[in-house]
Amino acid sequence: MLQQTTVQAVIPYFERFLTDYPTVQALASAPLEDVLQRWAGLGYYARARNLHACAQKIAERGAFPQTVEELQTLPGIGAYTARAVAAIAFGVPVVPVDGNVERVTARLFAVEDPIPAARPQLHRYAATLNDDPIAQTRPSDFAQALFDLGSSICTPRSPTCLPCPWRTPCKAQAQGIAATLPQRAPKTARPTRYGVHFIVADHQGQFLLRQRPTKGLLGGMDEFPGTEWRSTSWSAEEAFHHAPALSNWTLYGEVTHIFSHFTLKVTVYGTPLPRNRNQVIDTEFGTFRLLKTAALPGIMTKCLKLYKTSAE
DNA sequence: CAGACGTGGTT
DNA sequence: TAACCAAGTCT
Repeated sequence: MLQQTTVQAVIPYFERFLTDYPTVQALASAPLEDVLQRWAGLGYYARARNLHACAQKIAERGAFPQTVEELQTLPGIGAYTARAVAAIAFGVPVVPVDGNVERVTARLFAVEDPIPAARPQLHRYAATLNDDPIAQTRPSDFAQALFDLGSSICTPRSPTCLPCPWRTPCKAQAQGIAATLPQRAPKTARPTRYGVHFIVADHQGQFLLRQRPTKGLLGGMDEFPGTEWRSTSWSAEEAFHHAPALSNWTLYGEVTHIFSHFTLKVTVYGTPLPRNRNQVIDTEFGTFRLLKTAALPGIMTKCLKLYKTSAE
């Protein structure tokens, strides 16, 4: 859950997961739909699919692998997580390299080449931190201390170098360039895409929803039926060809959502009054379900909020 | 390697 | 506001 995600955002999700899935066997035997529902809103949904598959592998296997090499064969477990689990859970003397450790290392060794090109060098330097006697005798504490140093002292914008335990050996500090490191390669522009979605409720307060394909963007999550998301906007008439029922649409407005690699502008149409199910043209547009049982990604939650707010 | 892959908080 | 950043992984 913590991959590319802040602790604050994760905590409520983590607690619910541990309550609902107290053992790896419990997670392994749960339906993927239930897992995605509990992950809804956290983002990077491949993590949920991978975690579920990971739990099933471990349950089959009977126990957690404890070496970096074996851990890294599990779905969703890469170089970083394999080392973090090995060091923190099993006391293996390895250094997990996350964003924090990359930053600390870039400063400690004054690496001025930009990420990602400098990444191999940073990882080699990070591995040398393992020579520290604490790293050898207390791998878990050492890894955790590195994270905490990065998140509380060696921070991205304005590091507080004065109380830093590595102030003296830090080369970037000596050169007065700590705050400028690590350098990053310029990022590519974020294009805009457009889509139209249709919100339909029936007399029992159920909503017309469909599940997205299991792979790719928002894979396996639920959505209100609508158009594809493309680089050109949709005329109303064109969009209505993708609508789940005939006529009587109310325009609710537009919501903007920023994904990591594109900006999405969604036009929301809805039916202000409950609708008879037989007015829906075809089941390809989804089924009527309670929102409570849905796995709605952030963008669909925004559409729903616009619909509900306008209804008042 | 570059791009896909979400969302929320900070500057 | 736009940009940046967060305990990355996979293709």
